[in-house]
This record gives sequence, C-alpha cells and structure tokens, in this order.
Amino acid sequence: MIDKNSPIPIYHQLEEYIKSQIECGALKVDEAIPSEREYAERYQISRMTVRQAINNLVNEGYLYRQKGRGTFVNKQKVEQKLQGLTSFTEDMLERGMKPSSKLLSFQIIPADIQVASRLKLKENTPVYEIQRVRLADDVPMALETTYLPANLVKGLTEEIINQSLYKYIEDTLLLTISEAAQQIEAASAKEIEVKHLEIEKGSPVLLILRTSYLQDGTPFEFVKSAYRADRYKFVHTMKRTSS
Amino acid sequence: MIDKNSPIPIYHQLEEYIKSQIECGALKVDEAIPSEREYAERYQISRMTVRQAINNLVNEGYLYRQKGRGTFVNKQKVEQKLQGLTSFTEDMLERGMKPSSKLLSFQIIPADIQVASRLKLKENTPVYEIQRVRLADDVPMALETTYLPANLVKGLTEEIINQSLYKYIEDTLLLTISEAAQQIEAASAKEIEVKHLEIEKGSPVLLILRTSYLQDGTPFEFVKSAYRADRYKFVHTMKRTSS
DNA sequence: GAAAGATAGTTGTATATACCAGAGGAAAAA
DNA sequence: TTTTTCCTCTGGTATATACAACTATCTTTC
Repeated sequence: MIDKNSPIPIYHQLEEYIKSQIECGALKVDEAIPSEREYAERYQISRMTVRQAINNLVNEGYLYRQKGRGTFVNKQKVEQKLQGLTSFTEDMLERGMKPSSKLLSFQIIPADIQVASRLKLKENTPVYEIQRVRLADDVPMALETTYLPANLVKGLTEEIINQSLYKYIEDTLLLTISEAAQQIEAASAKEIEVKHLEIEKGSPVLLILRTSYLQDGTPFEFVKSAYRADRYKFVHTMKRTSS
Repeated sequence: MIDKNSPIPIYHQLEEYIKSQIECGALKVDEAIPSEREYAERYQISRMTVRQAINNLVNEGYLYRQKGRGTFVNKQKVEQKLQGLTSFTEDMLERGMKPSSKLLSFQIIPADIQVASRLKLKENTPVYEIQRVRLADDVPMALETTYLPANLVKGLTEEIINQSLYKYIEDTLLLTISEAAQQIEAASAKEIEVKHLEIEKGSPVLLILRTSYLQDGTPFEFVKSAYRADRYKFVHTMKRTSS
C-alpha cells in the first residue's frame, strides 16, 4: 500500500489510500478511522507523516478530528458541479457530446508580452504553445491555443495532450489545480477562425481567455479559445454575496 | 512578541503576529515574508512550529508558497470578490464607471413561453417587463430586458427601477437573493440592438441570459442582456472541484 | 451503589535533526 | 562576452521523541 521508495511522497500515498477507503465504503461516515499511531505502526512510518496526510484530508473536508477521541469520516460535501473549473474534454462529456481534437501546432516558443503577463513570467521565457481545433461529435466547436510554462510541465508530449492535460498535471506531476480567472467576450471571427471552424467571415465567436492557478498561486495555464457562437453557450452559476 | 509560557500555542501566536503584519501593511502583497528558518532563529522556536503557523495561513489564503523562492503575501479577499452576483449598477461601479439608464418600456404583460419557462410560471401569467438601455459613462453599453413575476414584486414603480432594483427587493420586500444561473453566448446584433447600442449591423454582441433565485429556490428575475462586444467583457473566477 | 482516582488511549503541541529539490546569483570556464 | 558550474538560499518531506490535554473506561474507595 505504502511504497517508501516511490517518488510520490508517503503522506500523499496515505492520503489517496484513506480517500479510497472512504469512497469504497470501508470507512463509513462518522466512524473513527485508525489512530495516527496505528497507521504509523502498521506502515512503519512516522506519526508526524501520518499527521500530515490526515491534516490535508481534514482541510479538504474528508475527515474531522476530536481531541482525545479520534478522527472521523465526514459527510460528503454536496458540490455544486456547474460552476466547477473544467477542461474542454470534461465540459463536453458533461453536455453529452463526444470530445476530440485536431492538433495544429505543438512547440516551445518564447513568451510574448501578453502570455508572459498572464503567466507572471518574464518576456521570452520558454512556454509550450499548443494550438488545437476542438471538436464535439466530430464537428468543429472551438479553436483553442494553450500556453504552459515549459519549466512547470516538463516532458510534455503529443500523446499526453491527446489524453487529458489536466489529468496529467494532477495525477503525474502532482500539481493541484486550484482556480481560474476567465474573461469572456464576443467578437467577429478572424481569418484563422473562419478557416478552422468552418464558418463565414464576420460570424460572431465567443472568446474565452482563461488563466488557471495552482494552489500556491502560481499561474500554470493560459488558454485562448474561440467558440462557434451557434454551437456553444457558456453556462455557470453565481452566488449573491451579501453586502 | 512570542511568549513561550503563554497557554496560547506558539504557532497560534505567530499566526496572529504575521496576520497583523499583513493587515498593518508591514508585509505587502506579493512580497516575501521572512523565511521559516529566520522566524525560527529570531524567536528561538523550532522550524516545524513556524511551518505549522505558516501552513495555517496558507490554508486560509493569507499566504502562498513557492518552492525554492519563499513565502509571499496573498491578495486580500476583497480583490477576489469579483465573482459575486451583481446588478448592472454594482458591476459598473466596480469597474469605476458611472452607470445610468434610459427606460424604453415598462409594463405588465402575459409571460410568453420562454419567460414562463425561465420563471417557472404558467404561460400568460402576468409579469413585469422592463426594457432599458444601460449606459456607462453616458455611453450605451447594453440593451437589457428584465422580467419579474408580478405577484412577487407588487407595487413596482418607475422610480424604484431607476434606483436599485436589487436594493428594493432586499431592503423593502425583504426577499433574499441567493444565486443565479447564467448563459453567455455571442451573436450578431439584431435590428433593435443596432438601433439602441449605436453599432453597425452585424456587429458582434455578448448575450447574457440570467435567471436569479431566492433562497427557497423560487425564480424571481429573468434578464436578457445584449452587451456591446467592443466595450464589455465578462470576468469571473472559478474553483476547481477535485474529482 | 456512587463518587473518586488511576489508567490507557486519543489528538495537540513542540523540538531537533536530516536530507531532498527548486530558484537564483556568484564564480569559474569557455 | 557568454555559457557553464557551483554554492547557498528557499520550501518540501520524513523521522524520532517528548510531554500536554482530553476522553473513556476500569478500579478503588467511601
């Protein structure tokens, strides 16, 4: 279960293990999980390491502690899914469509002023540029250009981006995607968009500029997307913050 | 500053101290705070204790870490407020512009199929229809049509809607606005939008359809807005919900 | 039988130490 | 001058240990 020689931190392995135990029902709601000392003993790791794993799960709301009694499984939080930050792939699946991509270009280039500013990098810092036509049910839906700091996502290959970039970032690089700021506007299709989206010149497109951040606030992704206005609507929910 | 004999845990004392330093401006946004080792040395406490204090502040969003560089002060939550549900008036004030309106029509009409569906009413139920040109710094920004169930917001007058509708609903009718669902798309300006927004035929516009709900889930407002694409961008933030 | 005390188990706080990995600048080499 | 190497700073991970504070149970005492 716990592999000390793995490059994945022990506390993270334990976190995943406990989470899986909760999800498969081996640990039930309001039931005490094994004590910190027991985990330490069982897997021959330090109690402080166990604490680090449990602390994270407490912060994420999976567990709660009671001094002198133990640590218990929390009720699953009912997430409001609609407003979540999702990739194109996740978005399309949610809408019941089959997502696919056509890769136009994939290269490392020096960041121009806009990209550098969005990713909080110095100008000309190397970044991946990935340009794709995004398809839904095999019909062009959007023209998307993604920029990633080259030093953050080393070893990116065509294969990976054909799978799920977000999955790679979260599961392999072990980075935690936290939040994103989006800017949405309407525009007339430019030459390149006319060509790849198979629309007429002057047709309206929905432009979405997104900057995504890791938990520590580091920007890790800047995406420019141009969606076909006749095929795509952006949907989200908002809460009223009482003044 | 740090009292080892206090019954208050050391890490908590340090937390409060760092927070006060942020609030009084001694530590500025995006500025590095002293390193963990420096705090440990300065107050003769263990680095792990310092880490515990800083961890908590990171989890609460006061600080963010960057491996190899240091720990930095985060933007205050006030700057992260943009995501809230706001009226046009509040939105423009937030952007530093002067909002105003030109009332085009104000009447009670039977709900058509779209409006009835959005407000969860039967067709032909009476609703207020308010059509306005929204101006920012005296320049047309959007054409907006609002629908309100007549039985929910009785006694609506032109005066009230020239003030703040949200204020009236919350302060006078004592209804609590909870959340809204929005649908954002791009389109080409229609005849009526061309006329009132002073744009050319075929210009792109940003369409925003919003349904707002009270705390008990009752829809109380349906708004159709067409914004000038060259003057308005919709901005918001999203959180990543871990799968 | 009821109250008081001991006991064992839990999490909470704190220290000292060690090594790893990323970032950045200084020194050395080309 | 430009490139490379190295050193030192940073936070990240992990261990071992100790005692405090709280909870629940068992045991003794009244």
